[in-house]
Amino acid sequence: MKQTNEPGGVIIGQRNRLQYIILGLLSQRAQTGYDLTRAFDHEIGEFWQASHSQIYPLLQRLETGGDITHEDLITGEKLAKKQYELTPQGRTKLNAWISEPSPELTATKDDFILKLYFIKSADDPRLAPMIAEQLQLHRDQVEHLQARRQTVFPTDDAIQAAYGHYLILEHAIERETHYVAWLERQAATNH
Amino acid sequence: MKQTNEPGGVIIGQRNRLQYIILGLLSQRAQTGYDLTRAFDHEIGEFWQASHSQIYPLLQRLETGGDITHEDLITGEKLAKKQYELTPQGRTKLNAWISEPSPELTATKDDFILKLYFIKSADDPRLAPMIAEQLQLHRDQVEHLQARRQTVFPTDDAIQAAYGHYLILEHAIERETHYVAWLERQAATNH
DNA sequence: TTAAAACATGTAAATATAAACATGTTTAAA
DNA sequence: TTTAAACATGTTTATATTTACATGTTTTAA
Repeated sequence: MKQTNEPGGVIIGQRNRLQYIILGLLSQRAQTGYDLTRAFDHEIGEFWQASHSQIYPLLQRLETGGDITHEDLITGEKLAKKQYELTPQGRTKLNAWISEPSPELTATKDDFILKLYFIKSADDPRLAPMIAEQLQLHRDQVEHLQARRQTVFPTDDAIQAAYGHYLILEHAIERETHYVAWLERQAATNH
Repeated sequence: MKQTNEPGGVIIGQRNRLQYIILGLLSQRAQTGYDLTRAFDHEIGEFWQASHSQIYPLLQRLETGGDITHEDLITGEKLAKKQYELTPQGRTKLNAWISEPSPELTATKDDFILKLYFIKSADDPRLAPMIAEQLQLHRDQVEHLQARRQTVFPTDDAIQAAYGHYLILEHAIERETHYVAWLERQAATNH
């Protein structure tokens, strides 16, 4: 497995992290493929995205591999659902993954950053509008994340019940706030 | 093209950004596939990664599409090189991409963050070692980035000649520095 | 002088991800 | 009551990315 491990080395390739996200989501409660798909629009969508066309086949693979099992449920007259849950093996696999080191930095793949790389001069007329656009984008993101903190973690109990989630939300708010501050400084520099 | 554009929506899919990186690198000077491959180990490797098996076919596609052309060079007796350069069409395409809005936030896909999501309790014994590991990783990264700033941008002239690159290096240093500060605070909280 | 490292360019296979195709049921609101 | 939105589960196709396979030359250091 080729990896860049020198400082500054960054890894991009995925070694099927989605399977662990699914195991992790199922560890919280039994869910259908549809439920999992929606989770990527809410919660986890802040950090990862996947569509149902990736999720349904993966659920089949995980079940074949013995990490999850399903129970057939019927809603109304005949709407079939498959509710998946972790097997002990799946739970062990999830915990092994969490406990395993995460020694790789992630490449950011930010379009704006990439474009900026090819802006050679501080006088480039494209620079100011690019910064202004990102400023809007990241200010909106800060607001969005703060609103989420309010709704998802209104009480101290809510924080204690999903502490890791709380931490990454806090982290994301700080990261975005600093991003905005940096953009503001650049906007000021480029008058 | 499906995109999540609500605030907090994040995009993961790539619409062949690598082609623009190649165009951008070639806009600086004519280069071979090998040169471009190495560029991902140095410069641009901080932000994107690609291996030669992705680069060589893409160079062929870009040439077929009329964005680049190549000249055959011989080193020594018979070592054949293809030195690629932008066509006016390729340059136009690059500039169009840079000028185009970048309205999407990028998902971070950080393993540590992902694992943190599944840590439910502040008392989870895995939390402290996870934070300690990341602290090491990001402290090293800060050092690495600062060293790069020293070597790549020793003078004000160097900064003026590659201003965008300088900006993103500054940005990366700030981001990593704040990341370290955040991790330190979490480490302190979890005594 | 010889061997290793760096230079140089490809292809093939496997997997990951995204977008589109495909079908049907249930619920809630108009 | 009818229709749109949400629920529910798949497959297919295209593209992106990684890893491995494959081959040969030139330079540098031992």
